[in-house]
Amino acid sequence: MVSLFGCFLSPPETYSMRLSRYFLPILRDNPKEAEIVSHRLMLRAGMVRQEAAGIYAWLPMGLRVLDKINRIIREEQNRSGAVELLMPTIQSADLWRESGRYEAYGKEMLRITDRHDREMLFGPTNEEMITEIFRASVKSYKDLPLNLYHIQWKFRDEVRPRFGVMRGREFLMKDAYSFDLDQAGAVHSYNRMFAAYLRTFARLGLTAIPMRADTGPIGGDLSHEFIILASTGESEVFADKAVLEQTTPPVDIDFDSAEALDKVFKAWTTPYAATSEMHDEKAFAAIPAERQVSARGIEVGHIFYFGTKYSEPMKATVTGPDGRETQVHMGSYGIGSSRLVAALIEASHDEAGIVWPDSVAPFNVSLLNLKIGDAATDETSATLYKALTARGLDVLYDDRDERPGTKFATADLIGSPWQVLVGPKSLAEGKVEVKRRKTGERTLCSVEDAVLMLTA
RNA sequence: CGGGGCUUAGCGCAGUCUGGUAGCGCAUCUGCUUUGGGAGCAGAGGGUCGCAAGUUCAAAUCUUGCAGCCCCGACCA
Repeated sequence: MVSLFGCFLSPPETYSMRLSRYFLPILRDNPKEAEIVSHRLMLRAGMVRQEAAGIYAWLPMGLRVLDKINRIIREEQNRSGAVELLMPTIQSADLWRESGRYEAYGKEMLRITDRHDREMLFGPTNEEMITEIFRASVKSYKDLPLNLYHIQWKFRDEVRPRFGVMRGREFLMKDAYSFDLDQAGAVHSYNRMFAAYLRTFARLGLTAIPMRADTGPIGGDLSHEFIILASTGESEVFADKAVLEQTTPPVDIDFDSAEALDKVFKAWTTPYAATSEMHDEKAFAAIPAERQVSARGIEVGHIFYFGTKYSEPMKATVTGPDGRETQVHMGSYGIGSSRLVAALIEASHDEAGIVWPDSVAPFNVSLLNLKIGDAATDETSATLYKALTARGLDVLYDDRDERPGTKFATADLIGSPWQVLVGPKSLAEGKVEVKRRKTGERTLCSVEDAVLMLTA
């Protein structure tokens, strides 16, 4: 019975590591190709390695962050009622001919031929494929609304990839697709994602501003970009400070209540907010000067309602309550999860390195044994490593035979939210030191208090 | 897609103009001394100089071609 229970109730998952056994190729100097701070820090902290222009290998430290971001995205997508699946990266050209986008998409699409000379492509997005999956199985209005999403690698053959994973050619994206019987239903679905996105970015420790956006080549009627503020951002943004003061939808918001979601949508979209393409000088000038925010931002999410743009040419219909075939109304919703890794660093770093928010830090705690081989520091470090790990924290134990200065520099660079310093000096008084990365604040305390402090 | 630049050891660079046995710092390895903010000394290993062709007794260096990468501008999760 014990082993049977073990199958269902595994202990809290933690991924603590000893640094001496980990793969963390840190660079001391800045690689010359890296211009912006997130790119520099990602390379220096051993998170990624470039393999070709705009194409990166994710090393263990980078992958951890990517996974933690995806976990939060999943939780919020699921909470809102979306259902996860996984579509392939390679698609058939025929599918794209149905929507007319095979010719329209241009050189951004990576086109491939297989051994039988069949035309294939590496998917830059999945509207066609999800529409094909939908129409094959969903026949009745009773199965609506439906929102399907996946987190999958995309490829867009950008003319000029740059800024590391911020603007890569290969990138990881969460894309969701909603299906509704009519426009009213589709707007409800749109607002579900709108609220889910606000919650997602807030949990990532980011302030994201939804901005009315141009619907662009995807086409359609209603679209918002979610932009986080960062001085290195590619987009110029103008906003009423009021939008920064809105509250995030609570965890128990009723996603089935169109009214509740509409309230959220109105609250967040009533204050002025626009990127330069949609900017209205007059409307912005009408805002009291002290409330005008003019800044730069990074686009981390984009949502669209586009009606029957794909369901019409691709014949995605359901039988409605009146017995008639009706084209479904669709929307698509993207979050660039690999871009978010860089965006988070842009939004949170200092001279010494990255400052991760608690929710996505690759490790919660960097545990520094300042004198390897010293019986007291070795034993205390081992005790802390076990105790913190047992309480569900991801601990990176720096057990390398290095000098203290090296360990401090490493810990600051990789940006764990907490550092625990175990050295002979403080240990002589029975104390260890707990340092908060973000503030630099240090507390000298007992081992027991350190554990309490970190698990509070 | 226009304009500019780069390619020499894991990272950062010198050497190229004026051809003559490939060097520096950091990193790595060994030993000793060190140990609370990227240590010191001594020693060691590591490079088909982006690729190809040419000129030459001799090419990292000169010539030609190709490739990869980066930056600045117009487009995008």
